[in-house]
Amino acid sequence: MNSAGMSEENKPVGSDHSANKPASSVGSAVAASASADTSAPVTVYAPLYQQIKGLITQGLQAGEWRPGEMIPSEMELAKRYGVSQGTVRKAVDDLATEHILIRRQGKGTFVATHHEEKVSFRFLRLVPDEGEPTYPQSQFLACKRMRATPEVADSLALATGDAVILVKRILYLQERPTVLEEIWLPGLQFKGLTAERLAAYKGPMYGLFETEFGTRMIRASEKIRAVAADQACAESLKVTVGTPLLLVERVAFTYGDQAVEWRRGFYRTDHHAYRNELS
Amino acid sequence: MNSAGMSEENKPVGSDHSANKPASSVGSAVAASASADTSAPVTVYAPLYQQIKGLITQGLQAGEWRPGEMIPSEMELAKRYGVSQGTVRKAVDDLATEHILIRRQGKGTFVATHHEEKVSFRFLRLVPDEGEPTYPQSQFLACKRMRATPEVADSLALATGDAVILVKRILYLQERPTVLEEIWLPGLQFKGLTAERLAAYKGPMYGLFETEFGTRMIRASEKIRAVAADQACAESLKVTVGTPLLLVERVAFTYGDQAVEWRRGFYRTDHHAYRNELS
DNA sequence: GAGTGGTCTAGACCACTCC
DNA sequence: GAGTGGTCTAGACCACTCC
Repeated sequence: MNSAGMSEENKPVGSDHSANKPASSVGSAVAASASADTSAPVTVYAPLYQQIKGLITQGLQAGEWRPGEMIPSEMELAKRYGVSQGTVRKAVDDLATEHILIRRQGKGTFVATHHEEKVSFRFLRLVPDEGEPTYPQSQFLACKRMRATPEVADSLALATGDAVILVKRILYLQERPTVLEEIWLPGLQFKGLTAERLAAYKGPMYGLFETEFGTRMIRASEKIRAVAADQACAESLKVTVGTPLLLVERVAFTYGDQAVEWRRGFYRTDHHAYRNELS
Repeated sequence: MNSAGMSEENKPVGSDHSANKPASSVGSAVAASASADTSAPVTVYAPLYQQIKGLITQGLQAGEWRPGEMIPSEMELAKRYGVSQGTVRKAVDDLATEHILIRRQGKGTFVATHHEEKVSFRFLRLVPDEGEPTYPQSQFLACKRMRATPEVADSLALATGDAVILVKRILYLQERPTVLEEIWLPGLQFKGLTAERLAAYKGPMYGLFETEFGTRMIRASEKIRAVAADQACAESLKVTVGTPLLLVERVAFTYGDQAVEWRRGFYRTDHHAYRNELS
């Protein structure tokens, strides 16, 4: 690591509180995650470790360290950003808690990737009534270029009529058709996505997105309802019309809380259940 | 705090690694949370902060500090357990992440309680399609003493036929009957629970459990399915027979991962959705 | 002003991985 | 043995709360 190559702008601000730092007070202040409170504070304060967290996230976003790769050691990052190892540690701890980085003792700290079974199960919560969770098989029905409807545009922060891609697929679990999904993606970001590429890809779809489109899904928000199977659902999932299904709507986000996927899935729950841990 | 009153057994073990501690190596070793791995390790190692975490949890379990109360400051706990403030801090950080303790800057660290709106919404994930989440109103239909069926006994780690209490209620959200629930509790632990006490209690049921029965729910595991409303559900929830409903089954745990509640709820989702955050 | 948790530093040794 | 993250200590100052 060439710490001499780091510009002053890359260093955090406001770290001159105990007079034991060179304290390069250059660059713009980093905003703290502001709570939606009554009184808007005039001055914005962000702890050093949160600023470091932001700088590391910027590096990830910029592709400086790619999914699966090792990031520099804590000591190197400390040198680079001009802070102590403890401060870097706290920033990395946070990012590891958010599943953005993964620490491996004795090896180093790595950028999280969807090319890992554990991650898939975090984003697909179906567990079988009998036996261990298994990896799903995808059957792709369509991959079309479309125009964003108002609903899709709203979810993806696009304008109505913007280019989007619609993917339709069936997920098989334990040889049974279990999920019928429609997935909307921003057309610009996923230009070139085809049913052939989807079908040819071995591994989870989010793995393909991060490897071939540079978009890594960080978190998602789901809303679950119960609905009756219509004709299309019934045929795809091999159930009778009217069978109760879960309707799972998801918005998925990449770095910087940017929504980059909207999906709607119909789940059979006669041999699986959607599992959720509350705490 | 009278630190002289603490017995040696209350101090952690194995902290003589850097020769700067008095290191009272008395008492039994605390087991690390063992992963269900292939090779069973002969020696068990637990970091100091995890041992402190265990000691604090024991204090909570024993009722030394009750829900809503402040626990001793970090410095006092450090003195009591014979470790540094940093080690106490790491233990408390963990417990705060698990929502067992709550830190309030400038005030102190408090035992979490279900007498807080925020907590209720962590355990009831229904959000309205329009408007802000509202606090539910309970209508209690029954509170009966029963014998545990095999299914209930299995979930609560009881024997079939053991005394259990069955509570039936309807939850109203935004004036609408939205959830029909059956709740099974261990009879011994919840002796004296009646429909009258439930109805008279202002606040969440878990608040009553912790205040009047000394049982605090820490976490829960839910399994969600889609089912059709039967006659009883239809009448209670004012829907037609066959309407798709969420069936949410829950096992709730108190300190030490002890299962102390099993419930089964039927959710209408025509004006609400079950919300879940994935990461 | 006193007391609390929150942040930050510096430095030590431990456990684990890879050679 | 060298390098990594993991734990632990000691001590400083900051932000916040309550008096």
